[in-house]
Amino acid sequence: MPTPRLSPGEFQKRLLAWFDQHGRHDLPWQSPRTPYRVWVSEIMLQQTQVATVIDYFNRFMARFPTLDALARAPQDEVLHLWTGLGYYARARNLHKAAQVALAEHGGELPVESEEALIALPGIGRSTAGAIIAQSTGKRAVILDGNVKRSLTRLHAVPGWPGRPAVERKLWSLADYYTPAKRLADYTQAMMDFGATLCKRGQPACVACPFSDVCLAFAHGEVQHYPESKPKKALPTRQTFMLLLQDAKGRVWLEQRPPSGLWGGLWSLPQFDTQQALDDWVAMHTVAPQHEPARPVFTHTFSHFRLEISPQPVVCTTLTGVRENGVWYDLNDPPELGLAAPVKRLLTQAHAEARTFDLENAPGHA
DNA sequence: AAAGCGGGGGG
DNA sequence: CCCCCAGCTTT
Repeated sequence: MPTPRLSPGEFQKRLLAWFDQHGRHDLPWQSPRTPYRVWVSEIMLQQTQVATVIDYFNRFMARFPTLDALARAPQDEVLHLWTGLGYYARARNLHKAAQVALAEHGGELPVESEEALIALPGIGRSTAGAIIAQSTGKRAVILDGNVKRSLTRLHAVPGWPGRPAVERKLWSLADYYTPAKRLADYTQAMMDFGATLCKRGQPACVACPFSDVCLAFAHGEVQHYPESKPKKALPTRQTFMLLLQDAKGRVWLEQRPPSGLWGGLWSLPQFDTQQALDDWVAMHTVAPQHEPARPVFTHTFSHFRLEISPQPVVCTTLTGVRENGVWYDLNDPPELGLAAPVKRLLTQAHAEARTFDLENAPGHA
């Protein structure tokens, strides 16, 4: 346990005073505050902000007013009501958990047992704590992203909260400050405090009831907490892109498979090696002429770097009909979705073609 | 364009 | 213990 900044009693007193004045007291799941309604709200609130959740929650409750109704509904309907919220595994887990509760817990959420709650799909330690505290008022601890942020600042806890050692420390702090009474209010207060005052971007430290004891604030380093996830070096992959142009200067594009990287977008034919590209050209084109390779350039994705080697080739036509492709006219471009680096290459090719035309135009010096 | 987000799952 | 993933929002 790091040095306490405040006694639990003093912390709770200040937090609840702030909550009474500035917290959220009229959220749809706060009345009536049943285990089922609190549960659904907590699942929706994972990775999603309150303002977004409210409408989804109300629609969901109108269609599935009880755990029983949810358990007996077809999964398609559950997913339909989740459309737009994202992270659809949450909806599948929620649905599955409702069926488990119906079969194994008499149609009720097992809110008397944190362990039983955590055993349900989609409910981890923090969500279980939130459900218990909010729906039963019994003592339970939460540690969501808001609470993590507030506590790392208050105690200037170093390290990325995703690391187990840091997370253990934060759980112990969260437990230390948690009261035995007014659990629903306290839990909501912790979440509201992080969401509306101790925000990630511009925390309102001037209005904060803990600014006199906050270590990060004292050091003028509020924005340094919590530390961010260490970013790892991105792996690099290579690809060879065939920039195939016909006699009219049109470029051959092929549509990507519907899912995965650049799913459904149009791209130049791609190959893992120069040899594979050459083989394809030899096999599928008529009178190909390789031009000097263009400079290699890099496109960065969230999880890897792609080194692209563009190989221009001019041919008279393709052999055989290729159904997943089009000849893309640079001067009259069809409205296709293009992968970003492909768009860049096509723009270059177009600019060069125009330069060529100008230089060779009649009357040009 | 990048970071953040709770839980699940695999190595 | 580590890493990755899902999808949308905020920065």
